[in-house]
Amino acid sequence: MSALNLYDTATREVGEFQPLIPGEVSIYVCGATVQAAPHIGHVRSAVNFDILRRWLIWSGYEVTFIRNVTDIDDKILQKAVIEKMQWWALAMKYERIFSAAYASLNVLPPTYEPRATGHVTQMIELMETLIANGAAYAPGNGDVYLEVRKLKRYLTLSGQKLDDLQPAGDVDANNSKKRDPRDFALWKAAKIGEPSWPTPWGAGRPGWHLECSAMAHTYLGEAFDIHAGGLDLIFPHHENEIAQSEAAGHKFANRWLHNAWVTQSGEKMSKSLGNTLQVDVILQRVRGIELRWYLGSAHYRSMLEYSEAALDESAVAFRRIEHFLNRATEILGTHPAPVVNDAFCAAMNDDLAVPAALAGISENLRVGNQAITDGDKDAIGKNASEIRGALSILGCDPFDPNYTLENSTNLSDALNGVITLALKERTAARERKDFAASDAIRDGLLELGITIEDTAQGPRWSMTEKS
RNA sequence: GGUCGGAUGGCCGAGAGGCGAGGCAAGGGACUGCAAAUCCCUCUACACGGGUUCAAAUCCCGUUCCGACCUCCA
Repeated sequence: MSALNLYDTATREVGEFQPLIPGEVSIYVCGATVQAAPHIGHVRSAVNFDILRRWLIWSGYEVTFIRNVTDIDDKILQKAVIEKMQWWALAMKYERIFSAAYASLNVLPPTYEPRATGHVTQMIELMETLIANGAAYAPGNGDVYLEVRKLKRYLTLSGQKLDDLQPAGDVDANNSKKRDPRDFALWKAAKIGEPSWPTPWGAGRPGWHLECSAMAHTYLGEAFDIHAGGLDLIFPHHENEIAQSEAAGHKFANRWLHNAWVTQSGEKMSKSLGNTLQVDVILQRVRGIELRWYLGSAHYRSMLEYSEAALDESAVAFRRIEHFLNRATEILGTHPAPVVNDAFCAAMNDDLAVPAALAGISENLRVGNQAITDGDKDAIGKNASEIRGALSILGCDPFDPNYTLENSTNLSDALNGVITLALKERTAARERKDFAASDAIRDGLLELGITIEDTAQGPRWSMTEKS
């Protein structure tokens, strides 16, 4: 088997993945700031790194997967005012919606999902270390800043130069206690009415970046294998995480992975552009497994241009695969056992080249369908197994119990259709006064526990307990 | 201004010096009571202008257009 090669944002090259500890992989993914419901861009990130995780697990690694929840920040406080809720109630509300979205897309739950507010102690410890090192300073106003000009290296991930950065817009140069306008806040002094935690430098709340360094350190140690997140996190978030952690003497992440956007008309989804597509809205159009198939089908570093047509086409393609697996199961009398073939393996090991892997699935599908025509059970089993193996790595195995509930929803849709069909026949029979036939339909349905009522708007059916 | 990415056939979407990934759509055919499903065949592309090379979608230089980040972001 070939070795896994992954892109590293830090080097901008694809290189062989070597875990720090043989057989084990530690991953930290920057999760959501829970201030609004997720759009499909958010869950694309989760799906992409879930595929990475499943691939590593299949490859035999013991994977520790940490994905944080940022449950305190400026926007959460703002939204709490707008929604007239406690900030912590608002954060919990949206955290649950995120969790539900992840679950509907069959994203494996993280090994641990730390919240920022639960790690203030670790953040204070980190700040104490940084101040003792001379890397950070507390100017006395309750803020704590990292002094970026003192860093041995900074902005290595994004490849920028400190002096080339545009000055921060939010800094009031006259009132700022920053030694340099580009210094960033590790900790923010509490304003009146805002939540705060006591620290040696005054009451306040975490700056955005500090939490991830503290939590990554807490759960993964001073050095870990992979740090992942969206492209927009490269700067400032990940740069600042590196700055803090390295200034504290940690090695931090060995490799950086960043996923690209879901775009509309070439532009990144964002609430300010009004072009966001919330997950629950999309899930009224396609099933979770189909949305996952769509989001996972593009390479994780490529922009995915959203359109309803593309989503629909993708869903149709997935149903075709699913249909083959169902027919194969009928013929074989059992679910095909998942098998990962060499082509899929080679594609995934090449920086998770899912699109290349899909070409292999297409081939399996074509050959598998031909095998059904030919009645060649061995070939049916082989191709069905290889397809199922690929789908299970992609998190789109239709026989995965995590999709069972959803499948039963589809069953009820199908049931509804069948009954509607029967009711049309019954109506037709009644119109030609063939009551023997119409009553036979009604009695037959009743025997199955389905009660028919004739109303002014037409027949209505409901399920009753079978006696 | 700085940094980074992109432009591939009607559409989606890979590839990164040499055998035209793959899918969808379209057209033709096989099968079929009709339809569906399935299979087979066909068509076709690398934004533009130079250059390097035996060979360029791929490397180099330049140009155009699109997008991302520059302290809120997946």
